[in-house]
Amino acid sequence: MGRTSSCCSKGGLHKGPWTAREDALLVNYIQQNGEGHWRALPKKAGLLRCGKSCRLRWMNYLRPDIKRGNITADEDDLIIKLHSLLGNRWSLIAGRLPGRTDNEIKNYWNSHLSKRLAIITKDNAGEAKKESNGETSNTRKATEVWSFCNDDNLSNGVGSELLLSSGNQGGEDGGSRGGGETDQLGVNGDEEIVEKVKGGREELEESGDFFGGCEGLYKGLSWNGSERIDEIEDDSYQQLLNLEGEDYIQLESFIDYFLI
DNA sequence: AACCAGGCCAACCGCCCAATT
DNA sequence: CAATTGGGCGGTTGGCCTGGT
Repeated sequence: MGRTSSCCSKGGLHKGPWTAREDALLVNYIQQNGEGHWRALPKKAGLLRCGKSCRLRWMNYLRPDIKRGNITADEDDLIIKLHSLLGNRWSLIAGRLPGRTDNEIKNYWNSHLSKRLAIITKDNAGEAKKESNGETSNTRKATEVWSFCNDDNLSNGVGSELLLSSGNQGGEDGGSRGGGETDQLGVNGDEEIVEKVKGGREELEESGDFFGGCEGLYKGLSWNGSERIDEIEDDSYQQLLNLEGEDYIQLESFIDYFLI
């Protein structure tokens, strides 16, 4: 399986930085024909580039909704929070930052935030050393999640209380789901939810993967637990990340429980 | 002015997955 | 059902830029 060679390595195709002329050709073609069919696009647009290169150029640079300029303090803060929640899921993180691309966020993380956090981590190293007893941080986190999801916590609704409070003030886009008297994200003590969260725990136990385990949790705490987390659109998972005000503080508490 | 080191970021690479054949 | 294709993703690279010496 897998590719024998990159499409970009075929002979006769341009590589490296894009010229203004290439950009213009690509933009004109997409404006007239729309996105997609990337493999066929270069030929039709008169470009000597591979389709993947065209797609990347469009997605990361030429799209009209791309936001230019420095990452703001709010965006910076959100990236850190989302990274704590999602790990290196750059596309998911970018999805929460309108106008920002996964590549941009990834670069920003690697060049700014990872170093900043490394300093913080270093500062806290002494304390962490006492607690770590040789486990990797992710292993420790995974263990924490596993412990948190034990039957006692689930049965008394600790996790639910953290997440499932009053309505969702933000995210009108995702607010079309039912609701009524019940919480936006589910119902405290709902047996079905508990079962789904347990499923998340089992996934975590099998994989030992912290973020995978979190996905299981989210699935359990979501409206529709049947999807993979990255397939959930505009509903519960989106609402989780759309939370504002008091609800967001509670989400942070939930995250902090696992990540601190 | 010249050189060097480090940072930044656009672009490439390789893998994965879903859809199609 | 297996092979192929297309699209997407995260990791990595390499060239340019900038600041320090």
